[in-house]
Amino acid sequence: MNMDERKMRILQAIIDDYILTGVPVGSRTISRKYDMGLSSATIRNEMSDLEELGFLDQPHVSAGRIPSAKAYRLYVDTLLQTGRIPDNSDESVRAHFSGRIHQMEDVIDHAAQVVSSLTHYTAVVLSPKGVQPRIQTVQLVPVSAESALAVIVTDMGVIRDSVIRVGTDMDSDTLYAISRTLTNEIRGCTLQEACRKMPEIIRRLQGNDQVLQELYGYLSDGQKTEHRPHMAVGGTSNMLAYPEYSDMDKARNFLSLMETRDKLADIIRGNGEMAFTVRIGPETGVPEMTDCSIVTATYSTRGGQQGTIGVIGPTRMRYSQVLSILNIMGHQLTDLFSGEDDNA
Amino acid sequence: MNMDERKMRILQAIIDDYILTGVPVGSRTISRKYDMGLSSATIRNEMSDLEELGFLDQPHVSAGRIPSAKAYRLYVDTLLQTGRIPDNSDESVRAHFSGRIHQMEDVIDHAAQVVSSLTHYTAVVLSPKGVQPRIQTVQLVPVSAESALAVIVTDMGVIRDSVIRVGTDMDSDTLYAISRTLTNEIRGCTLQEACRKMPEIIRRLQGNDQVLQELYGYLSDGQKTEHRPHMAVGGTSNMLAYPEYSDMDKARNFLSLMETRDKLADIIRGNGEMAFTVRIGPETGVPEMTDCSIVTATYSTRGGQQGTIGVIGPTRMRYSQVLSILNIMGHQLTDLFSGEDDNA
DNA sequence: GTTAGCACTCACGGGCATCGAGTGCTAACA
DNA sequence: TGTTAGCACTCGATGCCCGTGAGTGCTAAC
Repeated sequence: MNMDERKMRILQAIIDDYILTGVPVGSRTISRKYDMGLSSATIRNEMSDLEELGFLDQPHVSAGRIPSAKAYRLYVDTLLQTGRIPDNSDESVRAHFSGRIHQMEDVIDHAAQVVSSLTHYTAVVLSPKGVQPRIQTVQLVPVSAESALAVIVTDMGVIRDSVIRVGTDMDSDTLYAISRTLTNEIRGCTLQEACRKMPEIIRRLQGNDQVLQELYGYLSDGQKTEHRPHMAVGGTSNMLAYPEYSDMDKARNFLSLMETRDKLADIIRGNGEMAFTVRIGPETGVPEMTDCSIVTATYSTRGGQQGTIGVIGPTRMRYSQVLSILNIMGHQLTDLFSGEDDNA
Repeated sequence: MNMDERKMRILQAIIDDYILTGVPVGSRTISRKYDMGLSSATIRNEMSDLEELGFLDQPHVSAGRIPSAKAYRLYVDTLLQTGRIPDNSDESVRAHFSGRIHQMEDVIDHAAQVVSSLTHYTAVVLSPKGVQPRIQTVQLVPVSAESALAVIVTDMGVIRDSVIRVGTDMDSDTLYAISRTLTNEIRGCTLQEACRKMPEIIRRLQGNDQVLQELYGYLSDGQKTEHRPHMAVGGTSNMLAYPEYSDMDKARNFLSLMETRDKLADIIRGNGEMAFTVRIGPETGVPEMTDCSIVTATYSTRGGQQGTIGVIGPTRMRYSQVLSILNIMGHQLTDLFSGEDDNA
C-alpha cells in the first residue's frame, strides 16, 4: 500500500485540524469541515490505511486519530521543499524593531520577546558564535593611582574588561605607550594565540613587567571563560497554556530544562549551520522533550559568525507560521548585525 | 478577648505545621503532634478564638484552620524582633562560592542559582543601584579607518561601549589626544552632567566637531538607557511543586510575571534600603501575588550602592530558613563586592 | 477552666449508569 | 472496484449517589 494524492490531502487536513485544536480528530470532522467530497466512511478507510503506514496514532479505539512524528516530518519536509514559507507576518516583525536598539544583548533579548509573543511558544535566541574573535586593540585606562582598567577590543566589540594592578608611577601617557606597543604585538591574534605569545613578549620588552604579567594573567583568564555566548529566553510561560502541559510534572521538567542555560544552549545550537532545522519530538534527542518540537533558524553577523534563533513548542506546532517568523527574524537580525554598525 | 501566651504557642504550632504540610491543620493534630498537655477540645476553643481575632481562616467548616496573612505577619515580626535568625546554613552557602568568580554578572547569576536551590523557592538577585556612576575616563579606540570604539569608564567599571564614526584621517594618536582633552573636561561628571556640558565643550574646542558630536549623541543615548541593572532569576520552576500552584492559570500568571523583568525588578526592589523586608500575600501589592510572600535582603558594594536579593515563595514559606539564607548570602555578596576588587 | 461526648458538616473518592464521539465491518450501490 | 449507508461495539468523559472520615461546635460533666 502506498501514499497517493488523496491520502496526502487527508493527512494534511488531519494535521491542520490537530494543530488547531489539539484534540484527536475523527473521520466525520474531516469530511464535514474540510469538504473533500467524501463520506466519513471513506475517510475512515483511508485513515485506517494511514495508521498502518505509521502516519497516524490512535490514543484509544473510540477516539479520533492524531498525527505521528513521522506525519509531522513529512508535513514539514514538503513545507520546506516547496519553499512555501509565507511571509505575511513580515511587517509585524519589523514593526517591533522600529526603535533603534544599539547593544547586541538588548537586540537579542528583544528578539526573544518578539518571537515568543508572535508565536505564543517559547523562543530562544543565541548570540553568534563561531570564528574566534580577533584582538584589535589593547587599552589600559587609568582608574586609580595603582590600578588600571584593561579593555580588549576585538572585531566583535569589547570582549572583556577588568581592573588590573599596575605599579605606582604609571600615568596615563605611560599606560598609553604600553598599550600601543602591546597592541602592535598581538593585533590580529585570537586570545589563545596572544596567550602563547605573551611570555616571549614579556621577555623581549624589558620593563613594565608587572603590568604585562597582570595582563597575561588576565588574558589567559579570559581565554578560559570567554566568549560564553549570550542567550535570551522568552515566553516559557506560554507553554503552560497548551493541554500538552496540563500535567504538572511535565511542565516542571520542561521549565527546569529552560532554566539550565548551558544545556538549553547546546540543544538549541544543535547540529548546525543549516538555515533551518526542524526537530520533531524524539528527534530532539532530549528525553524531557519527546512531545516538543524545536525549530531553529540562523542569522549572521558581518564577521560571518552564526547566531541561532529557536522556537520550542508542542509537536503540534504551527510549523509554517513559525518558520515564516523565524525566517523574517533571521533576516532582520542579519541586517541589524551585518549591515550598519551599532551607531549608524 | 486578647492574645495570651497559650494562644500564641498554639498559633505558632499551627503555623509550623501548615508551613510543613500545606494542609489545613485540625485541633487533634495540634494536641497530639505538639504536646501541649491540652485536649483537642481545648485547642478547638482556642482556635475558635484565634479565628475571631483574625489569625486563622477556615476554608470550609469541616476542614482545619490555616494561618491568615495577619498570623504570618505576627510570626515574622517576632522572628525579626527576637533576631533569632539561625545561621546553620552558613557553610552550605559559602561552599557554593569557593571557586573564584570575577565578573559581577556571573556572581549575581550564580547567587540566584544558589539561593533558589537552597530554599526551593524562586530567587531574584538585582545588581546594585544607587549612586549615579561618575565618569572617570573617555577613551576612543580605533577600530577601522572610519570608526572608533568609544569606551566610557566610570567608577563602576566600563559602563558602555559603542562604535562611532569618526572622520577619515584619525590615527590612534589623534584619537588619544581627543580622549585626553575630553576626559579632562568631564571627569567626575555623571552622564547627565556630561550631556549638559557637551554643547559648550564642542563650541569651545574647535575642530574634531564630527567626533565630538558623535560622542555627544552617544552620551545622551547612554544617559537614557544606561544603568539598567542586571537581574538574575533562579528556580521559577520550583514554584510549580507547591500545591498552591496546582491551578494552571495561577501558575501561568506567576510565570509570566517572572518574565516581565522590569516589573519584577520594581517589585523586588520594593520600598527599600532596609536590611530585611518581608511582604506577605496582599502586602506585596501585586494582584498576581496574593498568595505569595516576598522576602528581601540587601547587600552593598564598596561604592555604597545597594543591591537586592529576593526570595519569592508561597505565603506558607519557611521564613526563618529563608531569612537565614538571605542574611548569609547578603554578607557573602557584600564581602565579594566591597572587599577585594575584581582581579585581586 | 478543661474535657468527654455527640451531632453535624462537607470534601473526597469509589462505584455505577449514561452519553456520545468515533471506530470497524458488512452489505448495498454506482 | 470504489464509495457509502447502516449498525454494533468500544471506551473515555460526565454526572450522580453514597459511604467515609476528618474536623467542627455545642453541651454537660468534672
